[in-house]
Amino acid sequence: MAETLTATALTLKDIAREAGVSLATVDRVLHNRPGVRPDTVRRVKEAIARNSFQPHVAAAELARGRARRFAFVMPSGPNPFMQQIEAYLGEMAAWLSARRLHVEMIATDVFDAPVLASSLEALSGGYDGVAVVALDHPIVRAAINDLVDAGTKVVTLVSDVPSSRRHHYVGIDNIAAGRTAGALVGRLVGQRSGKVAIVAGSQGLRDHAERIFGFNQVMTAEFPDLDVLPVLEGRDEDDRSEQLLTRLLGEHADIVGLYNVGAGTQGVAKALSDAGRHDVVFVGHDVTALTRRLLLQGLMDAAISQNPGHEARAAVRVLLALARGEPILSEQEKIRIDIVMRDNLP
Amino acid sequence: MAETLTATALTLKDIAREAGVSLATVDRVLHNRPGVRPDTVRRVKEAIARNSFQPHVAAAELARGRARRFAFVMPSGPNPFMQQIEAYLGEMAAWLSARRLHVEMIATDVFDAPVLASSLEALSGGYDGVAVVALDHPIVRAAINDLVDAGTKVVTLVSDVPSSRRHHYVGIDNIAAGRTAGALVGRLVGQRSGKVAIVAGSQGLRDHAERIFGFNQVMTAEFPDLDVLPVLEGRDEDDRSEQLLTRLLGEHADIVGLYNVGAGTQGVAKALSDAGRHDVVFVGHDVTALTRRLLLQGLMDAAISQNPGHEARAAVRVLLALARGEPILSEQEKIRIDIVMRDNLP
DNA sequence: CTGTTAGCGCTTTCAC
DNA sequence: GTGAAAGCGCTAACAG
Repeated sequence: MAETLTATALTLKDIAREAGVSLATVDRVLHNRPGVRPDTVRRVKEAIARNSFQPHVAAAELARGRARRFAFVMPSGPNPFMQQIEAYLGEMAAWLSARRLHVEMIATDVFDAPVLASSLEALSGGYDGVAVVALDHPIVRAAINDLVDAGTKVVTLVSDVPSSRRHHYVGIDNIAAGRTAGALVGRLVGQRSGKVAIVAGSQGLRDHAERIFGFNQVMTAEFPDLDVLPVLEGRDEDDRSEQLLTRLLGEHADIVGLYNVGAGTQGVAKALSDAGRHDVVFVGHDVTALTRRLLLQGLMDAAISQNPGHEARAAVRVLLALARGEPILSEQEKIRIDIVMRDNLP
Repeated sequence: MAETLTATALTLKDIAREAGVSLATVDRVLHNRPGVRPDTVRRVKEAIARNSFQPHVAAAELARGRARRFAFVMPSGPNPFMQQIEAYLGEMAAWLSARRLHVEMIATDVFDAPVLASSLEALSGGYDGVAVVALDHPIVRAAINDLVDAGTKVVTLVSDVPSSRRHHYVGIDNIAAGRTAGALVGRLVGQRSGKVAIVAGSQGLRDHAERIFGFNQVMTAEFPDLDVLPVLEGRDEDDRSEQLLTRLLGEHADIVGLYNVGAGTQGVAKALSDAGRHDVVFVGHDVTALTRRLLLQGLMDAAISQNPGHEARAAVRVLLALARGEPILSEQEKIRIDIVMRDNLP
């Protein structure tokens, strides 16, 4: 039993002949270019549909000649997660080069809306596509929309700006991520009852706020025996997170669970360790050199992860598909919420 | 700050000029074709390296003209996991077609070594690449090696034959998957002590045997309070799994955990449910319509999953890269062990 | 509004 | 051993 999943290969020329027009006209219709009589458009479209014709991407790519340029706008400053994304883009160098794709990294202060917005404005016209780790702010939204209007394909990366007209979001559903963290803390705490601490960067960041929301949802609904303490805002800094958590641990002897929403993991781990509270169920985000070590040590119990390699590659593939006018394999580009424990460390 | 990750685009002609040879010779060297003087080879290779030249895949693809044919050899009979793989291949139809790639599904009895081997032999010469869900058996190994010797690219899918000369394995590390299941059962059981049951298809299947091995490793080392019962062999059949498990549950009132290694999930769930043992921590494999429902109901606690969509696409991409002689993005093609709980259901 | 034509950068004969 | 030349199936510029 054998079943073929693809159609036989026709060419533009075949379609042209069948529709009784020239190559160029088929090309125009294929790309919704103006200057074709509606009736002709219809005839050509019918011929295309009738044969379920797919233009050969390789030929199209070759003929257009021009290389494509993409920009990745990423936070400046040391952030292991972002560094991983950059590293994975670097690993793709040969792949990109074989496709005549140029990717540039542009570092900016993504937490400062006006700065980010002007960085985006500066890109206008120069790129076929832009991936941006974006703060959700009106001025940023406007900058994104301007890019889109100028014909640039835009994807938001890791952090979304849903109110903008960006073409795609590459990242996880942060509410679901928070829910997952909540379920893990609750389940791993087991029969014990007590208090649960949350350390976040800032509740002003959309992704952090969403995670906390999801976490609380699950805690309230499913683990009524656990008492969630007010959120500590560590600004993703190690020292500050450590100090705040150390104080909290001192005040509450019955803390049994901890959710670290953002970065500052080093500080959180230190506070826990110095207080000798190895029994606390500790769930955080992202697999980095540090969290990997903490998981192996057993100090950290689980990391919720959004595979940075997948995000980097998905962003490139989506920008490429958008630029080519190809459909996006949405299932492929969807970023999953990975639960990483010691034994399934990637 | 902007940094370019790709080299500037040269062409074969540039290299030819620089090496003082013709286009054709550069092409020969590039593909290790015979009939070039060693010294010329060296000169050309140097020119290529010096410019870190990458041939344009689109041009190569176009020039070769011939479409590529891949075969997927999959188990016959109803297996939801395999059906999902097929479905995802179907979703890629447009993508495949735009690249002039032909994928055929070939159903066979992959559990019968001679049958599988002869199915593979029959493919020889007709395909550029073959993906096969393979039983690890000497006769199958020989068939795979024959294909490889005939110039066909071969990847094993889901279940590996490491002793063969297959070019790549697309699937998870099953020992690690078993370890992950063990850690989950152990951690979710919590403070309780008691017995743990294992239901497998057959210990003769390599993947099942490896998962059980990993599971026991973790149980022994980390959860000494849990007592693992002998493996029930349900042959991946619902009825048989149900009967065996029902009897076991009757015999042991103190079963607190259950690991379902393969299929037969329907039967396992029914046994558990009919016995009213909703408290048993139940961990199984793969996200299907059924396991999804069981997770949402709370009867099942976690599913270890190997994203079938990712496996299908990875197999195609790897075969394509092998056929083109491109390097494989190993990080991208690596299949992760996903832990799926209710809140991070994909 | 529509058609003709010259490439894009490779691969592949076929000569030499 | 090596080179010259004819395409592969599209795109884009130009001509009508």
